[in-house]
Amino acid sequence: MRYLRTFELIEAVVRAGSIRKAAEDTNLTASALNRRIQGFEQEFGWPIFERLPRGMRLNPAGELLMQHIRLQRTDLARVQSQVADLSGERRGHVSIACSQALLPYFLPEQIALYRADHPGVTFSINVRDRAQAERDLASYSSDLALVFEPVHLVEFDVLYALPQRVHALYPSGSPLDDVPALRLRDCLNHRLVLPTAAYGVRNLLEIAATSIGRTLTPALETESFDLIRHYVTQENAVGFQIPIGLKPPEEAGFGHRPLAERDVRPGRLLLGQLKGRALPVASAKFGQQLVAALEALAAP
Amino acid sequence: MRYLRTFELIEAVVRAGSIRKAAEDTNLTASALNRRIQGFEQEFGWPIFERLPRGMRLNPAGELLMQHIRLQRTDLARVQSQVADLSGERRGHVSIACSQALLPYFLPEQIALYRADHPGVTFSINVRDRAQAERDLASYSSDLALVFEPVHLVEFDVLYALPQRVHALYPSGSPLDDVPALRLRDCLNHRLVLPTAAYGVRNLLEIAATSIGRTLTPALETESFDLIRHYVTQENAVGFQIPIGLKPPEEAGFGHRPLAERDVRPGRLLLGQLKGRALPVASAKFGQQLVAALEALAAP
DNA sequence: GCATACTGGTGCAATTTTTGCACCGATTGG
DNA sequence: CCAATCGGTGCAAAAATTGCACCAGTATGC
Repeated sequence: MRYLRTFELIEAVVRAGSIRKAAEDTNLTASALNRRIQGFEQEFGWPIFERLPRGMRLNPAGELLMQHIRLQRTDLARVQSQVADLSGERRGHVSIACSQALLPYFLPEQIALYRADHPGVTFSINVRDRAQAERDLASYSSDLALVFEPVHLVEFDVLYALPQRVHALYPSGSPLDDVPALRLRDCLNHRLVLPTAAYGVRNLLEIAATSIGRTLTPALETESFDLIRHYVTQENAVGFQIPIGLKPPEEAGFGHRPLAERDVRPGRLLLGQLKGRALPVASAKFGQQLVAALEALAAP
Repeated sequence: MRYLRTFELIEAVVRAGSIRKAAEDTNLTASALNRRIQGFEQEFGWPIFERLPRGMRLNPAGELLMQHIRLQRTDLARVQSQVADLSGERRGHVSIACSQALLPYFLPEQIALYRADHPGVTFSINVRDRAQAERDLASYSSDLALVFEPVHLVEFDVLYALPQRVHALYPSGSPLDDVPALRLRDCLNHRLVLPTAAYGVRNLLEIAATSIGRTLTPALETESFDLIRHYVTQENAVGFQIPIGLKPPEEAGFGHRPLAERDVRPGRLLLGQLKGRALPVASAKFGQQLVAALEALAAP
């Protein structure tokens, strides 16, 4: 969009940190770019950059303007998506911020299902922990967030909440399979493979451990759920994950079962969007599909 | 703002209904304007106007775009207002949609009070009935609405609600002043001066009359609250209004007192804004002042 | 049936805006 | 002290926008 060119250039300067670098990125001369910035500031009424000896940085007014620019761009995308929709075209782009647990099975299945009907719709998946996911929504970097146990919940509009019990993962044939109900204390005697503190599963486990007067001392702490899954069979350890990221034990190649609810309270897997935001058609429809899929999981 | 020029031109065409008329309004040639519209449509990807033998009219895509244009413009105004605020300047413009009852005393006082502190802030007051006021908010024509008994309340964010009993107005010395509690039936024997059905007072009276098996047969029906006020003394009639638009009886030049609550339920005077909208600084601050003033009225 | 007054659209030249080039002054780091 | 940055500016070339003259189509009035 031609009339958005000035905004693009401003963003380029913000990214590059100096007019000269931004000029290279945008295939312009520094002088031309300089004058566009100056021209805009004059129209706008206030400077939006601080001129430092090293380059340019947004001043507070510029920060406010950047919010406007981002809103403006996403709202235009929404309009174009709605227009495409009313002329029968089903194009668009859906960006999702999600927890790792959704990556192996749930999201690939859902995306494939959606794209079977709407091949013109493209997706981007941003793996984020629960705090980052919300920031992603707020900065319009993602349309939807599907996260386990988010932290703030301000500015977050919950579309669906699916309870998820924390599952323990262990090698096939482990004695943990035999006890009638899996208690947290049964697990704590084993070597532990835990996600880092940024993750909801770890948070729920910490709360549970504290309430029975124990502390968690992991043998391996990692941000990779994949690593957790694979490591438990290597060292006869116990890992923890939520079931939406797991196949049934008979297919998974390792055993897993939920921890007793009286020990570890179930967490909530939340599908949400930025409060008050009108989503592009494709994102809104995909969100509806996800709600239906999560409902089916809740009451099978 | 130069980069908004295309949007201004589109709006001009929408208003004028044809390129040639819009060209005159915008001091451009029809050909230049024509090509800008065509150029935008090409960039946008779809036509936004229907070409009729009589001129141009927005198509559905154009309607969607107009929403975006309006949002974009008001959001820019918000940013500029916030920027002005952080550089210490207290400029801005506040537009209010309100019922007639606020015109004689309440709003003039409040505006004068605000402008005493912030002379750089200007106001526009749009007198609207309760349905129109909400449409005004939705189309970003007004920042705030102060209305009696609004109808829909979707998209309406209530900032404050002040209960208002319906008052009966009558000439000084009327026997209505003497009864211990003013009942609706006492009034119905007099000649009635009523606002039209668009107004909340009329609505409350209709409900009350129906519930005691009576109907309202006004001698004079008008949209002008001013006329109601002045007419009651002319023909010894009874009118109805809410107290926020009235001076105390001793100053008003006519008598008035509230109707019994068991006959006519009190209505609500609502101060509100469009749900989810971030108001310009001046509007937000004036809104806060109004809330404080209404609170003072509620608990004197 | 035909002139008239509208409408949007287009080729081409004039005009305005934007851009690139060659610089300047200032600051920083080796 | 010099080289490498940075933002900013005068001036001419390049590009976009605009105005003028005109076309084709369609209602309207006589």
